[in-house]
Amino acid sequence: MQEVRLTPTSYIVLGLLEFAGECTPYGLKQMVAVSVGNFWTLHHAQLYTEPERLAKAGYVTEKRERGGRRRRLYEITATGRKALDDWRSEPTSSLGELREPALLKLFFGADPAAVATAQLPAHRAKLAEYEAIRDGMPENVPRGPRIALEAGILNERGFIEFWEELAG
Amino acid sequence: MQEVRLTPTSYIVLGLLEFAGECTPYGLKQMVAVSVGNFWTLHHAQLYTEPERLAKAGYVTEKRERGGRRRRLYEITATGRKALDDWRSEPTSSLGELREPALLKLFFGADPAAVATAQLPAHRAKLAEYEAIRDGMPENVPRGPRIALEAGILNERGFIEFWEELAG
DNA sequence: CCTATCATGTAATCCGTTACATGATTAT
DNA sequence: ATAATCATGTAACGGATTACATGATAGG
Repeated sequence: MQEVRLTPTSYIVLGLLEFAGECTPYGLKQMVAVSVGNFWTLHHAQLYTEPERLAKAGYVTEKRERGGRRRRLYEITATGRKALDDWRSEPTSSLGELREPALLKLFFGADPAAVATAQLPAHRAKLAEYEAIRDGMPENVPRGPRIALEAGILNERGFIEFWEELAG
Repeated sequence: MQEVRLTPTSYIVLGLLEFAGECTPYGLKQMVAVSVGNFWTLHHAQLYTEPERLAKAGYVTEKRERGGRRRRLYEITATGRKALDDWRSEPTSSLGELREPALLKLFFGADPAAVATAQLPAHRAKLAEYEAIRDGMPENVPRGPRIALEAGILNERGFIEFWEELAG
């Protein structure tokens, strides 16, 4: 049983496994794509390596299918649930970073109107995507994802306003 | 002369060297701290390794002081300027990601009011910091940093509104 | 039947982070 | 003097990204 550091990636995997029960890396990939991936993307390779890492430290168990593709199946353990709970119930005061590539260019002298013109359609598309997800969301989706989606929507609106100002 | 991939970190170093002329890694660190570091942080070690990487590919030159600490001095080359210009004049439509640790917790079921309560002071402090920078900004600061700062301020205001809603 | 795309996985690379270290300056 | 902090740098590690690869399924 090795020690591993738990990163945001770890908690995403744990959170999804808690929600889904037993799951393959590919299944995780599918889930990420339609959920948390909207504001925190992962590469599919991480969904193969991360569960393996977590298994080494006892946060998840690994089984393999008999016959066929012998796909790996992961499931969260009590230890994993505990870690997830601890993380979840420790409210963080740490802030993310803006880290917008477009802002970086602006910062170093790019033409604001040109950047704005390129950014606007992208942000509008993203906003439309979020709104579509929200409007098609089944009743049983829990509050967390709903709120996160709402944050995404507000964020996109903010950026759209900001770039509109600069587009001239 | 090796090939290296140019990352955002690379452009930050190039951009700062363009602005500052000859500079040591420590000097870069100082500049980052009061400028771009407000929305895109770097670890100080990167400011030692990144210029070295860039030197290998001819984007910057490296000299060493005679005597004393023999500190390294970097300077952007014509190749470096070209790369920076190309990057700057290619308006990107790619979007950053929210990647807020607090949102991630919310997504996976943390208590919204508790998270909001922890996030609010942090965002308010950050906003105050930004506003102080803006109000103390000398006249000669170029437009790019000004706009980026403005984006940061709007962003913080957005988050404050969002978390206030949830704090109850 | 052939081809394109989806499903599934491994391996190598590389950048970013963390840890370690030491000389210089300032404060007590 | 001594401690503390600033200035300056190197090295190791590990997670994220990229590249590579192959079997299954569906469409034409």
